[in-house]
Amino acid sequence: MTTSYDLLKAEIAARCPSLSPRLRQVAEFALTHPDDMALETIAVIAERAKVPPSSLIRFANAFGFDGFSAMQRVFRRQLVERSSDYAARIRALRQSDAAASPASLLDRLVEAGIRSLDQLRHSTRPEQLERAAALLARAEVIHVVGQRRAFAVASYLSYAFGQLGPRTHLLDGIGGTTLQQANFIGERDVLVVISFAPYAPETLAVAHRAGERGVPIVVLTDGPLSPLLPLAEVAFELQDAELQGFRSLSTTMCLALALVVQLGQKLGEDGKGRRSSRPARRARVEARRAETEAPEPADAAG
Amino acid sequence: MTTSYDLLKAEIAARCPSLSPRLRQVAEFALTHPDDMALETIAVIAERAKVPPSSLIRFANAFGFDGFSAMQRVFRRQLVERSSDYAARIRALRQSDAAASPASLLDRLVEAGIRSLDQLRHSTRPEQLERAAALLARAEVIHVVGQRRAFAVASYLSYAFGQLGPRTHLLDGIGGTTLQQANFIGERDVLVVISFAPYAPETLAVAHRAGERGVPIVVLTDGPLSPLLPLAEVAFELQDAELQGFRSLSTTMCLALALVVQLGQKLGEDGKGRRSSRPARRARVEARRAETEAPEPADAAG
DNA sequence: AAAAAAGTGAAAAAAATGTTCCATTCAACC
DNA sequence: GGTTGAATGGAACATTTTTTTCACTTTTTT
Repeated sequence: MTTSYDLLKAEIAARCPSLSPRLRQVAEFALTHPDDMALETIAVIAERAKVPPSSLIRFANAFGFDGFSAMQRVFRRQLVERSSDYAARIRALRQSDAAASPASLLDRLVEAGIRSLDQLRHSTRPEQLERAAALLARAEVIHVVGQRRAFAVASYLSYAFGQLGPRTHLLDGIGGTTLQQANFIGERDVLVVISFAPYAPETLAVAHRAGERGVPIVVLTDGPLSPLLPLAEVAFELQDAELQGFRSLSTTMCLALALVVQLGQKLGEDGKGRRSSRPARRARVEARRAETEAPEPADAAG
Repeated sequence: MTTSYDLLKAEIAARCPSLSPRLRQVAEFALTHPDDMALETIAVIAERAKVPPSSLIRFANAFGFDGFSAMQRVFRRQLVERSSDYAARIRALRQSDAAASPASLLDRLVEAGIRSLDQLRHSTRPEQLERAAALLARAEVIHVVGQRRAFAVASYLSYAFGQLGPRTHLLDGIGGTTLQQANFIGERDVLVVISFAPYAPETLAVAHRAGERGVPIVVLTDGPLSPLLPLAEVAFELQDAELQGFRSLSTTMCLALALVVQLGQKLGEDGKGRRSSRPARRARVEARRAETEAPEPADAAG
């Protein structure tokens, strides 16, 4: 019988390809959500992994356990050991000269990233997200523009919006046709602009053209000096971690996800009443919400 | 009502002297065996603490919980969270704002992001970054491929690498020509692959083709099941924060920046002695370093 | 193409766990 | 010393959770 967590994990990974579809689904969930496996009940895990409860028992049996609980013990033990490891390490770290350890590059970046995230949280008000999501939810088409560094954010946003259902258009500037692409922006659309100093001229031009036509603009930019602020219906000011001239985007990505999730919720709410033009995708969003909203009360009670 | 573990712990300690003998016994056990309290059943805890099961329920009620299970949730949550160095920070984050407001969407995302970043730090070793940077520094051309969600990361990396100087090629798949683009990968080049489940087939195909030709591959992917791991010269396993089915990329972006900065340092070192083929860009990079290294301590102090 | 095997999901059955209740004990107070 | 009130332990009860079963579907084999 498999005893330690690491062995089990390795065996799951190894046998995963040869498992039946449902069991593989369980295997993937187990490897990616070990905390859930350790703490939740079969019913909850089954719901989160989107499998019937019986599959979890079958999974445990397939790996030589008497029942699910027996396997869960391995996960639980790991949880305890892991956290005592951390506790021990922190104690050791405190005792040794803290200054001596030459914080690695990644340490510094993580540290900076955390600080940026915290700042994001303080400088962004829920109403802003709410308003932006409301705008986006009403849009006929969502256009997204961003260049250079901001292009990464733009492409993520357009991908994620597309997943949610709304028609989405990424002004990617292929062939230098950004401004021509901007002509497709209708008056009932919304434009999302991402731009940081030094602001790409083409991005600014797109924003101006849209602004003149009265198209609502949601802006992700970097500080009170941004030329985009006056054009914005809703603006988010971001301060990304910087190291040696490069900015990380990790905060911006976090906000981007917040926008996406908020829009998803908005669409879910509004979609309940009337028929969506893309029922399949809407349904998927609502399924997701149902799935994540259920465990929340338990969470809040605790 | 007491919500967080630290508050609960403090209250137990404070009220301990005024409790009845049996309840005090429970209190002492709870403070000294939080792991048992988190994981065991009432029956087991009762036996270990040498009290009858009902005393445990009375204890929970005495501290304002609906039942023992409600209190146990606090212990369980702590078990998961304490394994993070940033546990304290996250807790502070929770308490700072009126606990009354039901943690906003952004709060939750920021918290999840912080936890992911912390995990990134623990699961990534400096040598990995070092090796990846060494590979990239030697590359004649750096090719970057990633699709869907990962495309955002790929475009950021190719942009940032390009800024540093090396010739960089983003396999963007315009016109569905990804595989043809892959043919340009030379044997002295390096391929950076970013892909998460469900792994885009084209990305995998590119990686395989490059692997067959012996091109070194740097992989950013998501866990032990990734089909990219066997192909990788260096692999980074990432666990991005997830909310309602969307992943944030903010951790991935942080690692991406780490790669970029590490490569920048590497190029700076190597470039000092011999004449670079692109003096202009090298100079720019070094200028940036000089410029940003001064204000950094201020940054670290805040 | 039919039969067998394996996989799957819902729901019933079994087990365990948590909770309540009440008789008993202990200690303080009249 | 008896009475009152809180505290206690254990057993009955209710609930949750796990496991098993079985009808059904899909896949593989003959």
